[in-house]
This record gives sequence, C-alpha cells and structure tokens, in this order.
Amino acid sequence: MNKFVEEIVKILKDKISLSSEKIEALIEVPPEEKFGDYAFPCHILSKELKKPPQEIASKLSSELKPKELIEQIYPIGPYINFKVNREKFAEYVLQDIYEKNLDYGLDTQGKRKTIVMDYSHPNIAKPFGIGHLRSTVIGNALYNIFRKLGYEAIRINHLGDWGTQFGKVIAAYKMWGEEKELSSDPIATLYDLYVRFHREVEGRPELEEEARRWFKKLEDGDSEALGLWEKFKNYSLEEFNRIYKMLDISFDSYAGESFYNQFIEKTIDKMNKMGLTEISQDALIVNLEKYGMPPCLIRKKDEASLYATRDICAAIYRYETYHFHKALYIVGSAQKLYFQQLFKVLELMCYPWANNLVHVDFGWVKFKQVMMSTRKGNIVLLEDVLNKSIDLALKIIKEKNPDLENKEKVAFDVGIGAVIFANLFTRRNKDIDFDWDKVLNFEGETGPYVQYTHARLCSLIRKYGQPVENQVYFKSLSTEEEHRLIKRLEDFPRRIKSSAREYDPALICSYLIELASLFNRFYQKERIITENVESTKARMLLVKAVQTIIKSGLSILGIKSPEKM
RNA sequence: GCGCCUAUAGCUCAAUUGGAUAGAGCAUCGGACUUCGGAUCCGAGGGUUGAGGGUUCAACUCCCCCUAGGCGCGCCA
Repeated sequence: MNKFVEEIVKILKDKISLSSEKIEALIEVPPEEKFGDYAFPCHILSKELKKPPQEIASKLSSELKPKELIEQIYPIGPYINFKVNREKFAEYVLQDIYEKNLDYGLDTQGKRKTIVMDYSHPNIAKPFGIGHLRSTVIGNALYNIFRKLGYEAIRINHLGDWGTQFGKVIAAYKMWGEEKELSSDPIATLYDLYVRFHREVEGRPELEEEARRWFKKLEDGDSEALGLWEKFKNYSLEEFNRIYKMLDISFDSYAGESFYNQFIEKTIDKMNKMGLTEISQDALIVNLEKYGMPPCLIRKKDEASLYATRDICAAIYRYETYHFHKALYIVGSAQKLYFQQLFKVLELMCYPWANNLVHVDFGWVKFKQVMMSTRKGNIVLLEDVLNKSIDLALKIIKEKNPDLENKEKVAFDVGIGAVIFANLFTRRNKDIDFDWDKVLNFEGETGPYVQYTHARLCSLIRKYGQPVENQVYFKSLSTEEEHRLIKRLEDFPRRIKSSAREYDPALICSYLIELASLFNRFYQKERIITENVESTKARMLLVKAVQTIIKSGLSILGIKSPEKM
C-alpha cells in the first residue's frame, strides 16, 4: 500500500464503521482519469445507513477534509473520489524508482518459499514445435515473476524421454533407419521414422505390438534398446539446447521421465499396501469413480509403466528434494483431467502437499492453415518461426536504420522478442491463433513496439548527454500526461503480484503496452529537452524511470531491450 | 453420451475478478509542428458482449437453459 492510499484510509476511518483493511481493499482506481486518482464506492454502506449510495457519497465527501497528500475529495454518483497532490506523488514514485532501479517491484512475499516449476518438457526424438514454445515462455516468465517476489524458484525441464513412443521410434529405426542419415540430421530422421511408423501402422496393426515389445525391452534394461535410446536422446538434447540458447532460457534440472524409473517399483508397492490400487482389465489402476473421474492407470497389462506412474514418482521426489511451497505444471489444458487425476491420487496417498500442486494450463496454438499434430507429421518448427522473425527484423532495420552498427544482434533480439511477446500477450486460458501476418507484424500491440519505445527513451538519455538527477522540481511534472504516466509506473509492483497470483504473464504484456503507449503520447505532445533547465531535468527523471520499468518488464518476459534499433 | 474450456467491433485481443459512458491493436478512410527516432502520434467509422431467462443498488463477469466451436473421457504423453 502506498502512502497516498494510506492517507485515504486514515481520512475515511473515522467516518465509516469499517476496518482499515476493509477500507483499503475497497479503494479502487477509477476507470477514467477525470474521476480522480482513487475512489471509494459507497454501495456497501447503503444497507447499513438505509440511504442511497449517491446520498452517502455526497454527504461524506462534504465532511471529509483534504490533507497534505490528498488534495481534493468530491463525490460523483455513488463514489467518493480523491485527487492526490501531484507534486508529492511524482516525488514519491520517481525517487523510489530512481533509487531501486531495476529492483523496483522486488518483494518479500516469497521469502523462504520454494516454488518448483515444470515447463517446456519437449519430447526426445521429436522436433521442438511451436506448441512447446508456449509452455516454455510462460514458464520462463513465471520464473522471473516469482523470483522478483522473493521466491526461490526451481526450473525443471521434465523431458519426455521415456514411454511407448520410444518403442515406436526404436522399432521404426530397426526396420527402416540408417546410421548415416541419423548422424547427419538426427531429429528430422527420427521424426520421419516416427511419422512413417504411424502411417504404416494403419495397414499393419502388428507393428503396434512390435513397438510395445521394444519399450518393454527398454524398461527391462536391454542393452541394445538402451543404447539406441541414449543415442537418440543425446542428439535431441543438442537440438533443444540450440533453441534454448536462442531464447536465452535455462533450467536447474533436466531430470526427465526416465529419471524416475528407479522409484517406480517402490511407489507402486506403497500404493498397493495402502490399498489404493486394483486390477482392472489386466491393468493396475487407481479407481477414482468416487470422485467422478475415470481411473488413473498405473501399469499396463504388459507391466510397462505409464506417464502417470512416472509423474507420481516425480512429484514425490520433488517434494522430498525441494520441500516446495507450490509446484507448478505448465502444461496445455488438454491435460486438465489428467492432472486432476494425478493430484487426486497423490492426495489419496496422504501427501498433505498434494494441495499445493497447480496445473497452470493454457490453450492451444491453432494454425489457420495447417493443424499441427506430431503423429501426422504437419508441424511448424519453432526454429523456423524464430528465424523468419529475425529475418524480417533485419529487413526492417536495413530499411529504417541503415547506419545501425550491430544490425544482426539487434535483429535477433527484436525478432525473438516479437515471437515471445506474441505468445505471451493472450491470456493463457485462451487458444492462440497462429498467423504469420500477425506474428510478423511489428506495429501496434507488439514486442517491437515496446522495444522501440525503449530505444527511443535511451536515445533521449543519450541526447541529454548528462547524468539524470533525482533532485528536481517535481511540481513541473503535473500535467495530465505526466501524472498518468507516473501513476502507471507506480502500478508496476502491483501488476507483478497480480500476474503471479493468476500465473499469467499476459498481465505484464498489457501493462507494458499501456505504459509505452502513454509515454509515446506524452512524447508526441510535449517536448522533453528544452531551454527550460528545470523542466528538462524533471522530465529526464521521468524518462529514466519509464525506461527502467520497460526494461525491467521486458526482462521479466524474457525479452531483450536494445538501446538502439 | 458425459465432463471441462471458449464465444466481446470485419479480424486479433482487453476490461482493475460484480462497479462509473465496454477499451486497444490490426485493417479501412482522413490527418501530424521544416529541432528530441514516423516500428510513432491524432481523428473517423465500426458493439443488442452468441441467443433467451434469472439473481441485485449494479452483470461481459454469477446461476439456469439453449446454440456454435475446441479439448478430454483405459493400456499415448
């Protein structure tokens, strides 16, 4: 709570029969500037006082006295509106940002709390598609957000490196694969094999059996199977790391599915002893009918393990290793039911922390033309998307800023930033329409727009050519545009918290668009560097603050902030 | 068949989680000071918030019922 809201609470407290906390929670920021800076809605008082809220608002307003931070108090309809002293407000906010710099918005709410995050999790032997990008960038942004709030965060890349699919790939490789081809272009070769398998299995159902046998061999530690698997895995990791490097994303642990094999027997034993399991149609299951869910399969009739089995082990291992306060699974919403089952099973196993598991689900990435399904073989490769975006950025730079020195590097940052921003911009529960025209449009509500604004701010700072000071004449920063900008700056820490609460980086995206657009409007209307020394100094402090917050916000999203572009 | 999610301007999305006159971008049309970056800014048109009912001071938001689309529902992950 800032000290302006604090003062409003103080002013209201004597006149209203509500606790300070309640009053604070009710205070809101009006939707439009002309209503004021803060407002208190009087609706809830009307029952108690038996009067219409409008009347209460107007009566109370006349009784309340402005103080030093709050200059005006007046009613509009059922609201009591407050206007802050703009000079004091500007000083309060800008000093704070000046001092804290990129640490503005740091918080201690997560102190000594660990949050474990499972995201990205690409499948070995399959290309890194655009579908995995969403999990990857949401996870990365949430990691930054929680770190900012003081949490200890652990990034886990739960590689899809185990399962029947490897039976398929091995079987296919044994039938049609060649070492030479594999070593020259590993992922594409493996992927082709995978696709071919699915094509041929339609006419030859016995292949399915063959694949199952290979997976069983793998689980039993057969050396040939294991050797192939390891080879495939290493090749795949090389490719993934190339992508992670482009995105500048890293992980604390790459413990994939295969890692948890060692715990499977013990875990299943425990479940059996607790009486949770039963045999049904030759498979081992946990019956969840009581909870309105289909059963959770633990072991197949051929004794091979399943995804759920390994995930149960993983959750237990993670708790024992990290003692997490929360564990997030950043996985598409197609798996919603699955995670409900998983969490329920863990709850039935009497782990109290089962309540702290969260499925952070997100919508599909849909394509206008081609639907992507790794089984059928249509897929948009993330690397292609990134490269295409970088190329376009380079083209635009050559047109607009031919003298820029390190064009390639900047084009890289802008191109990647555009893709990340576009992926994060839509609220995560919604599907995204993947549309090349949109992704490659760098105008309007896009990453490059925010980056451009940042570059413009940096350019001003360069032009100014002297250090920005924090002792300025704050009263000169009280025009409508300046005040709105400063209010938006002050909102940054709150946005980070909301974003964490909702596990959604999209809130930071729209915040940055709002901030950048407010600044651009101000920039267009007012000249910043002028003959007037006092005004220039004050405005440069504002410029510096906006630049700092944009940079900080972009970095939370995992996007670079070039100083020129 | 059952369950979950989604539906807001021509298109893509917002809306402080039940609050003040539902806002942006793209696209379209019309504009912007011979100095700070035009990837910018200003203006215009464009809406029965899928349809219908209900709850209350107040509904895009909550409840019910339809309609359309997506996803999921036993040996994939």
